[in-house]
Amino acid sequence: MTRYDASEIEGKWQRVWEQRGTFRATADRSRPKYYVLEMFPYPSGKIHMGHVRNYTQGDVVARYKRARGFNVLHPMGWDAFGMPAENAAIERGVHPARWTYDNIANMRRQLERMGFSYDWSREIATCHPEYYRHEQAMFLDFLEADLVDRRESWVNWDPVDNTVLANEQVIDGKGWRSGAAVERRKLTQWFFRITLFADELLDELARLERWPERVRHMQENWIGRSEGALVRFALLGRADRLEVFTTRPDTLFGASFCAVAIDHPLVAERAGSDAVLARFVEECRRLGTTEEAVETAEKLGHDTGLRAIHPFDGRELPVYAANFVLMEYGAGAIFGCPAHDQRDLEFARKYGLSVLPVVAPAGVAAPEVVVGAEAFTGDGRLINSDFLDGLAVPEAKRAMAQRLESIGAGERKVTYRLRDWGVSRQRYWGCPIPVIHCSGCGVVPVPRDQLPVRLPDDVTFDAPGNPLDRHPTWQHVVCPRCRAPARRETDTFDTFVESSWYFARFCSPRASAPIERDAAAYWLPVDQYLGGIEHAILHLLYSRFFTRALSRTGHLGALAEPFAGLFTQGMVLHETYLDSNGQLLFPEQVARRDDGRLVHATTGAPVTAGAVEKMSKSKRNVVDPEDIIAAFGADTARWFMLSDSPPERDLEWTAAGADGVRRFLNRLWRLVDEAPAASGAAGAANDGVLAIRRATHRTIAAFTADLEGFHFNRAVARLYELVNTLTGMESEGPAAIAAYREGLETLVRLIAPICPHLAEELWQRLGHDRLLVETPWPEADPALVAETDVTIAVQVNGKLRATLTVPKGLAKAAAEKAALDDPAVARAIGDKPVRRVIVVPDRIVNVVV
RNA sequence: GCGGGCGUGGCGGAACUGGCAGACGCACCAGAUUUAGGUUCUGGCGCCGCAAGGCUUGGGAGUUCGAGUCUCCCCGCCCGCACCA
Repeated sequence: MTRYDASEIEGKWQRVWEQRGTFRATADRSRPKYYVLEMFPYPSGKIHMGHVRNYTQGDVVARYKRARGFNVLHPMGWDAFGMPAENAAIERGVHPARWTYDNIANMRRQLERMGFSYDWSREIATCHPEYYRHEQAMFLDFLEADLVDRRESWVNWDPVDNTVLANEQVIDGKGWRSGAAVERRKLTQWFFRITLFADELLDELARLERWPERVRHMQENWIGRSEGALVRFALLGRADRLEVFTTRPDTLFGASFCAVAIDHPLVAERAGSDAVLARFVEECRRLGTTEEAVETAEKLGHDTGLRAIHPFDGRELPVYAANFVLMEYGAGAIFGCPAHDQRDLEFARKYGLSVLPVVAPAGVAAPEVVVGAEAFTGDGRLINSDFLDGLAVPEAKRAMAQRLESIGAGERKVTYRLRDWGVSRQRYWGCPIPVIHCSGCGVVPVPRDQLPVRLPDDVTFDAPGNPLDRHPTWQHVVCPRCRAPARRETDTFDTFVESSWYFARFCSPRASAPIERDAAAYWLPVDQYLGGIEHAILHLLYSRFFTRALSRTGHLGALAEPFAGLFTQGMVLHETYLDSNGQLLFPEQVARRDDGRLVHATTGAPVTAGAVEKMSKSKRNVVDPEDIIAAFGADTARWFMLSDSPPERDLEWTAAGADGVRRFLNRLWRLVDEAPAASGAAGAANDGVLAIRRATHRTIAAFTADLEGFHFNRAVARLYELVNTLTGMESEGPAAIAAYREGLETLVRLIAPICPHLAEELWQRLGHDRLLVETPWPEADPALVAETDVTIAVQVNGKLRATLTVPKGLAKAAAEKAALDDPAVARAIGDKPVRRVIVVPDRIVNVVV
């Protein structure tokens, strides 16, 4: 008898795979490719259970597809630029590069111990000059292709990290990383012109069939396309005109005022001579745009004194500066139609402006239309609107847009919520933006033969702000064009730039070109991408933009989308623990007594279990994957991650569950260890043999279908079922032994993607010389999968009264007779006449009395 | 407010196109063998009931021979977006 020792066999097989280069991928046009990718980690120092779950799912897919004969690319790397490295430098005096590379080394070791089938020869770290030099080259190409813009604009400033943030990185008015309330500043910044692709990014979402609908909706909302019209109002006594955007040009005759954002140029102009207006603007700025402020704030306005002339009826409309109008959206100005917009209505009531209904709901005659507390935003017919009267809303929109265009007072216009992607960051640990500022020549790209622009190593972190700004020499260069003294750009890229193209670099990670077109053409798109929902907008949208920009600049061939399939996994949760003082405890500080009570592991004081929450340091409910591997082995951790909870849902890690998995893996070990030797005597195929073989082949079919459909928890359940079926069957005679061994071998082959080390070991112990990882996936025999008998339900008036086992395909009449002959059915029918019998072959008979 | 998702035993969850609700696992209970190593094996386990039987998928109505699944209303929870004109 032998024992299952995870640590021994896991190391053993990892070394074998490594020596054989089993997971090295090479492009091979004669074989179908499969590119499976998990979102690469930030090298924070240690992997966490969320990584373990994500990467286990990806590894199951990779190993399964490899067994199915695909040429699989499954790479791993490091999203290595970012603030934590600088914080480590500030707090501990360790250089960001040193900190990062040490973390990478440790995390790589941890991932290796999990037995993930990565092609480590393709490993990349985005902080390496051999990676970011290509990013700089791409940027220069984007610059030439007019995909980049440099302009002054209002930006989100994170006062803790001392840097600008993209709109996507501001969550509820706070920095996504620091949590600090974001301020508004006006700065000159580099932008990637993602809005050029707004329509395409939106339209192509519909074709991403293997993406979660949730993610597609989130991107759709983020891009926020709205169709409407620009209206230009003449301003009384002025030559310039006021441009407003509206999605309801049909309601123009109901306009009773115009309103502009407090940041609007007209306000700035008027505030110069109007102290009250200036004070009003100041107050609005102070209120800010945080969630609570927005929710509770009244609609406030201040008359600028300007008068807009209605383009059709010539009325003079007051122009207000208003706190609910956003400079960032549309034209930064609106016309207010109080009868048909709730905000405008509140505003009009407050300032005593007229309210004229111009849309009548269906069935209401024009004179009866009254506006109460609610604006009417539904469909209807136009009234009080001159040439629009009688038209339905959609027609009126079209008619008004046409009329505006014909008189030159406006035009159809589509606007987006999506903004251009501001990529300048005032930080050290990022990719330098490869341009030079010359007082004579302006912005000059760094010549390509001078790439990469390397980060200087000798920087200090003893003062706030960007260390590159303080560096004594780095930024002082000569202008490549006029040779005059010039200044290097000291901003670095948003770290989301690196992760926007790493999937393409993996196709040719050591190539001298940023992306080798042939390699990319073979491997891309990523067939299956796996990661967290938190990247639903940021990373996934940026990558979709980059793919288009790279196609346009010739780095990639025609490639519509980077990720053909996307899977977003749930989080890993754990119970929280509180001692009697209400202090949080770590799981390892808590012990469970025999009676089930929780106590402090050292003091024995009572402990209560709190909510089950996402693992986080602040909740102290974390378990370290390294401890889990040491205590249980990688295979147990991998199995646990896939069992019970569907992969897209949250999963609670429990010690009891891990124990349960270990017990099961031990049981598998024993089954193989104690399996009777194959006798060679092939005996008659009796019922027992057939039952084993059917169970085996049905498991192959069902398990395979479950893996294909990402139903890992169901797949795992099938394996338990097969084990339950096989248990004890080895004693059924020589013929059964052969079938039993077939069942065991199948089991071992099926578990291989989940717990590959144990599977490889058991496969060898079953007498195979060929590595399991090089053995094709088992095929189910259709003859054994097909059912011969089926169990059908018999209902009387919809209530189950009996089940019958009948030959598959039994004719309706025969099934009906069998059902009516059943004593339990007869009892339920009693002496009532049978009115009707519904027979669904192979499923059910329902007797209606 | 808008958009999306979800609600099934003590728990995680199964249930393909409407057709045996509760697969499988955890926890628990009973028994057996006993284990140096996190034992192993057998059986039970939605609720009520001694039983026959009845009830049961958040609540209510509807469609249907038949509803966890479809439709409508309500309740609760989660996620995303939000003065977006």
